[in-house]
Amino acid sequence: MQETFTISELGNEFGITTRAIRFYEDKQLLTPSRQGNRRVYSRSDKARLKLLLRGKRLGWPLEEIRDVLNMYDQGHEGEIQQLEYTCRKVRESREQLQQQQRDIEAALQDLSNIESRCLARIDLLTDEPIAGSTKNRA
Amino acid sequence: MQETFTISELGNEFGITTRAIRFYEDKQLLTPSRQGNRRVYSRSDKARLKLLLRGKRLGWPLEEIRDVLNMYDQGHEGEIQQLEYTCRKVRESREQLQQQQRDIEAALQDLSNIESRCLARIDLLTDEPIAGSTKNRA
DNA sequence: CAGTATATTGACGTTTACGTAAACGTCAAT
DNA sequence: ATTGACGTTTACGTAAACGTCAATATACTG
Repeated sequence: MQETFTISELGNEFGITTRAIRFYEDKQLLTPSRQGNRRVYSRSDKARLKLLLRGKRLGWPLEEIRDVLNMYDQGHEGEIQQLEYTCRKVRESREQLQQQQRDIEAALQDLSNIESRCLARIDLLTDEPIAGSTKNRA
Repeated sequence: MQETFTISELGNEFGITTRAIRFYEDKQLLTPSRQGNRRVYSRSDKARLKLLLRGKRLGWPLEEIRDVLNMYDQGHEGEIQQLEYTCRKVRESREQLQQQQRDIEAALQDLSNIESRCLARIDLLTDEPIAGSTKNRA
């Protein structure tokens, strides 16, 4: 397994552009090291990016994702104030996530209903397909 | 229960601005009727708005939400092509939602880990709070 | 050593999802 | 008659999240 990665390796692996990755760095979500002026990404950088993209799929703004990533980093050290702040953030995120879970449940339920009505209707229509062929079965 | 609603009633009820509601109309997600030039929202308009906001909480772009809303509308009528298109869209949406479910599960798991480490650390720190009081218990 | 591939920064453009301000209509209350 | 609350359209502004393009640097490759 690789120790370090280039920006385009990460881009390809995750299906995003290098421009996006640099943008995330600009916004303080990633801080790769350098060799000369080339960016070098460690496995932990890669893990961070993976978490970042998960946050994106959940529809979070980058600023919030950054906060969450910081929780991962300092989740076990620092002053009590920091720890309690992190705990608050954890609870906030959890409530958001649970709301999303409820929304997803409802949405999936709705989709099921739509789909079955759709399928039923298709079934009905494809069962008498030939034009003007009403009542010609049996 | 009310039959119709004004734009500000809906805005207040859902905690969004009237500007946003007009914007959604501009983008074809809502089509309230009019009395003169005032907008009048039916209960079905209100339901649509509710669904719209659910989509927003799930991080969907408005265009996608519009497609989903259309699925609700025509989920049971129309040409076979339309029906099959709707079915495809249903499956797409479902896969997205299920991906989000997995992401949420993972995120909640991570949050739990962070929180417990945080709490443990706080516990440790608050257990010997007085400065310079190491080893003065019992 | 020229060419190709990959990287960098910087400037500017684009899309989405509204906010904000201007200028006006309408209706009820004072 | 005016004030105030609410509504309307039109137009412009803006923040977020990148994409695009140009100019430049570095590295390998034949």
